[in-house]
Amino acid sequence: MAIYMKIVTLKDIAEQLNISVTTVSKALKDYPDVSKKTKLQVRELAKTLNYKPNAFAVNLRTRESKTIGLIIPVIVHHFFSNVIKGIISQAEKKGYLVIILQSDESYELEKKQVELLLSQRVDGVIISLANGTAKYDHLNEIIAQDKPLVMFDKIAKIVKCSKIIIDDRKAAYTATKHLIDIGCKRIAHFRGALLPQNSIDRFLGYKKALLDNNLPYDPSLVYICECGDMSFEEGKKNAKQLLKDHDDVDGIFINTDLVAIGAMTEFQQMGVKIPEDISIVGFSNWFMSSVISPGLTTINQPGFEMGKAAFKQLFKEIKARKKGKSLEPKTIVLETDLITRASTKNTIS
Amino acid sequence: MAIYMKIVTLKDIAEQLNISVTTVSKALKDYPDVSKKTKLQVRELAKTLNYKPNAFAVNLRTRESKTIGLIIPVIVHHFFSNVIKGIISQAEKKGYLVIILQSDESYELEKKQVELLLSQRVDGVIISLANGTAKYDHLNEIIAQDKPLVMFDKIAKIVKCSKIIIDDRKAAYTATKHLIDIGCKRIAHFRGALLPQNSIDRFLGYKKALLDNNLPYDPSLVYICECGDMSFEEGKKNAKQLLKDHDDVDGIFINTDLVAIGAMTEFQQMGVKIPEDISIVGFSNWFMSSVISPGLTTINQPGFEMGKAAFKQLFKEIKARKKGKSLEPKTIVLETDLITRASTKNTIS
DNA sequence: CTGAAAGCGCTTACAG
DNA sequence: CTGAAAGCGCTTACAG
Repeated sequence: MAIYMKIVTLKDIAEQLNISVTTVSKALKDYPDVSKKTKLQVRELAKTLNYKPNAFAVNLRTRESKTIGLIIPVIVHHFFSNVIKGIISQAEKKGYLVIILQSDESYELEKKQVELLLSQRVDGVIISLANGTAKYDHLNEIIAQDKPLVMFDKIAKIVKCSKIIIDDRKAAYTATKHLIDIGCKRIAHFRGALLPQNSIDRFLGYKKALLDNNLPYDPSLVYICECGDMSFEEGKKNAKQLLKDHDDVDGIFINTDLVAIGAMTEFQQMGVKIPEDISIVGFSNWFMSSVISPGLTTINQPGFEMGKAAFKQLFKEIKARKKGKSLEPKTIVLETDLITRASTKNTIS
Repeated sequence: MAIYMKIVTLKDIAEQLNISVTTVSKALKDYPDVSKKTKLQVRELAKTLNYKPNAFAVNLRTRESKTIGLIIPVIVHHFFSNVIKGIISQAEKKGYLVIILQSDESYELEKKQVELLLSQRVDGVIISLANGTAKYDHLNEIIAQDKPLVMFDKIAKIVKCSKIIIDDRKAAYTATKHLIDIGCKRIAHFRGALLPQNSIDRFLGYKKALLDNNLPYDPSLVYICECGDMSFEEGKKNAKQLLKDHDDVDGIFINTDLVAIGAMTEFQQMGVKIPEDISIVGFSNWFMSSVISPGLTTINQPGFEMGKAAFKQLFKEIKARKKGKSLEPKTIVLETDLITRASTKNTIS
C-alpha cells in the first residue's frame, strides 16, 4: 500500500525539460556557463522530483567517496567512544561519513579490516592499533596507495603517517610524581599490555619519576597483562597478586582507569583502605572515576579533542592529495592534566 | 621515496593475458562457463597484481553498497556503545560495513542524517530515535524508497518497520514492584524525556505496579526532564528538587542508570542514606552501576544482543528485497532482568 | 568456452 | 549558452 517513489536521475530531469543531461548536471552544480533561466528551471524540477545524485555514480567519476574508515580496538570504552564522537562530529561538518570497525585488540582482524576499507575505497583511514599489532604491512599498504592515514593513541612510531598523541611519558611522570609528592615510597605500576607504544612510554615515565626522585626502580613492582581486553578483571587480578607479593606498597600508578577501578574494588573487598593504605592514580579520566568512591585521581586524556584533531589532519591530507600535493606527516601532541581526587592522600588537609 | 602501487583494473589483467574483460570478470567470480585453465591464470595474476575490484563501479552496477547506516542519539553511552558493537560485529560477519551518525537527541540533525544516508545510498538503516523526534516523514521516506529500516530502543510505533525492543512496561513494572516488595510506600519516578515511547512505557509500568499493589499514584512524584542530554546532572537536579518537595519518599525508580548515579551522588552529598533512607532502582545496567557504592539495583538491558538482532533483521530484509520479496515488519522483544544490588534494601538479610 | 556490447548515472573536456 | 561524446570500472544478457 505504500507509495514507492521512483528514483530520479539527471536523465529524467533532462527529458522533462527537453534539455541535455550535461546542462542539467551543470545547472545543479552552478556552473557559470548555464543561463539563469535554465538553472532555475532545473533546480525547481529537481526539488519537485526530490532528485538526489546517485552517490555510486558520483564516486566512480570523482574517485572519492567522502567516506573515511576508522578502526579502533574497543568501542565500549569511555576514551574510545569519545574519540569516535570527536571524529564523527568533525567529519560531518566537512560532509564526510565514517565507517567504524572494531579490531578487538587483534592484529589479524585489524589487517582484514584495513583490506576491507581499502577495497571499499575510503578516502582515508584513522586508526588506533590493536595491542597485538607488531607488523605494519597493512598500514604501509594504505600509504603505498597514497591514501591518507592518521594514527592516534596507540601508534607505531615507525610508520610514516600523521599521529595524534599525548605525551605519555610526561603524563605518566606527572602521575607518578604526584604519588611521590604525597609521600609514597614503594610505588607499583600496572602497565597493561606489553606492546603498545603508549604503554611503553607510560612505563618509562613512571620509571624516570622514580629515579629522578631517588626511589629505587624495582621491576617486580611492575605488573604486565598478557590477557586480552578484560581490564576490570585484570585490575582485580593484579591487585590480588600485589598483596601477596608485596606488603609494603603504598602507591600504584595504574594504566587505565578501568583497571584501576578493578584494583580498587579488589582492595576494598580485601579490607585495604584507599588512600590510607595505598594511594592510586589511574589514567584516562573515565567518567566513572568521578562517581565512584573514593574518586580516582587520574590523568585526563582528551578523547573528543583527539578525535577532532585526527579528522582535521586527515582532512588536510585528503585536500592536499586532491591538489596533487603531498603533506609531510605531522605529529600533534595534545595536552593532558592531572586530576586529583580522593584515591590519593591530600597533602594539604 | 615511497613506492606507489598502480591501482589495477580488470582491463589490466585482461590485457596482460590477452583475453577479454568479460572473461576476467567471470573468472574471478567463478562463473561456470569459464575454463579451469583461464580461471587459474586470471586468479594468479589478480593475486600477483593485488587486484581489488573497484567498489565504486561494483556499487553502481549492482545498485548496492554493502554498507548500512546507523543513527543513534549518543555514542558515549554504555548501552548505545554496546548496541553499536553488536551491530558492527554482526554486520562484519555478513560482509557489511556500518556508517555511524550521532543525532545528539536532535530531530533536525536526525532528519539531515537520514537524508545523508539516503543520498549515500546505504543498503539499509538502523535507528534509535532522538528524544526530540515527533514527526516521521524522514523515516517514511526511507520506507518509500523501499529501503529496509529497523528501529530499536527508542521507536515510533506508528512507523511501519521492524523494531527491536524490550518490554519496557513490564521491565519498569518489575523494577517498581521490587521497591514495593522491599517495603517502600512512597515511590517516586524520574522518567527522563517526555516523548520517547520507551520513557512513556516505563512510566506506565511504574504506574501500574503502584495501582496493582494498592499504592496511590501521585503525579507530583514523577519528575520529567525537559533538558537535552545531561543525564548525570539531571539526576542531581531532580534529587535536590525531590528532597525539597517530598520528605516522605522512600524509593525511586529512575529511568537510566546514569541519572540514578547522579541522584545517588547528590543524595550522598546531602547526607541521605541509600538504601536506608531511600532505595533506588535504575534502568539499563551500565557497567558503572556495578562498581559504585552502593551498587545500583537496575534492569539489565541487553544492548549487544539488541544490536545483533537489529542487524540480523535488517539483513533478512535486504536479502528479501534482492529476491523481489517484501517481508512484513517484525517486532522482536528481547528479555530483560532485574539485577539487585545494595541500593535497594535486601529483605532477606 | 569466449567476447563484443550495452549500461549503471554521473562529470567534464571539447565543439559549436 | 547548450549538448554530444567519452569515460569512470564494473556486470551480465546475448551471440557465436
